[in-house]
Amino acid sequence: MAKDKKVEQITDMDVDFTQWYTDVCTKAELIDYSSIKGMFIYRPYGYAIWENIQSILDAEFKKLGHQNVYLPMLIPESLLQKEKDHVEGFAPECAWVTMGGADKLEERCCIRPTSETLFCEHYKNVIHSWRDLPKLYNQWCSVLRWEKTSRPFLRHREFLWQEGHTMHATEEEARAETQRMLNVYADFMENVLAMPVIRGRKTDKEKFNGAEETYTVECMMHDKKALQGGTSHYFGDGFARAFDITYTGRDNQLHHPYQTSWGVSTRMIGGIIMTHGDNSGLVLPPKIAPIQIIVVPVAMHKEGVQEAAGKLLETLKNAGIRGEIDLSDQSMGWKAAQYEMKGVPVRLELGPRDIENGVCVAAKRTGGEKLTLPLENVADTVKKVLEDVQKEMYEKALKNLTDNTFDAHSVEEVRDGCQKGGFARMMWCGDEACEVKMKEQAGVTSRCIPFDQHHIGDVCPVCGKPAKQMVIWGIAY
RNA sequence: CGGGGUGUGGCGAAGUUUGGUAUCGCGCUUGGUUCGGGACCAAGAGGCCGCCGGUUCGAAUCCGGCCACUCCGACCA
Repeated sequence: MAKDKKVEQITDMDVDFTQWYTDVCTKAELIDYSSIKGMFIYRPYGYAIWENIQSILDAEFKKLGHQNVYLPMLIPESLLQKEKDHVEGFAPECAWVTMGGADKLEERCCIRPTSETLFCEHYKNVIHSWRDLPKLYNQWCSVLRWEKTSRPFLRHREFLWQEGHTMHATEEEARAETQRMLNVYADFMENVLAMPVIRGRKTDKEKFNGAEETYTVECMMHDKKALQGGTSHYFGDGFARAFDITYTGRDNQLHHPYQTSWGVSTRMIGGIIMTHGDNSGLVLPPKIAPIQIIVVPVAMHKEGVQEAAGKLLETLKNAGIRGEIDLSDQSMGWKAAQYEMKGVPVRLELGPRDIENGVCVAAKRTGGEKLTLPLENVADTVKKVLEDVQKEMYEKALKNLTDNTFDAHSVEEVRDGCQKGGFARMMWCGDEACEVKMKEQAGVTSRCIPFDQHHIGDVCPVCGKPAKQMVIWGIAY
């Protein structure tokens, strides 16, 4: 065997998780670096994952009545500044366009870091009557935030996302929309991405600039750090007032509508990698894997092998399975390693021996014994195997989350537990000063105030005052 | 933006201390032998050593500046 396998190998995740992550992103051919810091090239295999995420989520949104729109990429400075908290949050990381051709612009424009202001400007024009509500818009686009440092998928200066922006006649309806979309995200992450989530509300310190409430789904990565999977914001009528959006109600009075926004980004791909990946590389949930099965013919030169393998692939494709075949003259071992690196959920091997026996051999990316599958009804069997892989991935991730979430009754307990890796549940008085102290003394941030509350104590361990709620603490990406 | 690390064919590295015109592995190309877990043989192609300037007869190597990537912090989806 080749002695020098280092070139193809990735860093051991238990030795250096961040290096492992970068290795997977590049070696699984998801991403490439561009000449601009923080701006990445999505390679076909990486972009295909995003396309699959898009198509599933987009269908979900539309099922609920949302419509896609596209708004400009540039925001005039005066427009961005209309909502005070909002501009304070985003101005520091805006990129500005100041020239048009050879001429200096009268007013500089920022490249959208998010589109609340643009949506508001538009909504002011199209919302006049209670009959115009609700407005349920969504936009798929890229946004720009001039981050200081960047990492593939997790922190780009330009990243792809969707941003939903909705307007409602009543507070109740807007609040319900915020919850509804949070649940869409949570269900998507759990059922499609096989990533268990904690649903909850952000503290005031952590919430979105300009929002009244920010909701989140938090995930635990393999290294036991936290990643926010998606957010959903309730804005009240704050933006509507700042942008002077009004409608005439059934009562013939002017009202401000109530607003929400919600989004997920390509950062989720980073989450998939860090949740499911292992030392052989990427592991993709079958539901979003660009290649669900790879057919690897064994001893291809032998009579009938290629034909049989091609036929097997056709059968699977006709059954709606995303499959490919590798007819290259690479060795069996090379192919096995290659598709493991790329996280293909199931590898199907077909050689002369199998053909003779009317079977093929399946290797699940999640491990275990290789399975011998009869070629008869093979598509149904393979679908079942894919479902098993999907389920195994979820269960493994769920075990990681539950095994590493613990109750804490003191700052020290949180510090020691979280530094070792994990989420801490701790009671909190609701005072931001205590939250700041947690960061200083335990090195953690509040991930969320989970909907699923437990009473694990009466007082806030930081200040000793009566506790209001339980908070999840952790170290986040 | 603060602290560290690294820039040498596509990738990973050696060479830098002690200046003398670039070496190795992988990959790539062509032909052949192989083929049930990272195959083998043979012949090839490919580099103004991150960029700019300085010292020198001569710079990958010494000096100055800049840039990029990366890790750890602060900030964020």
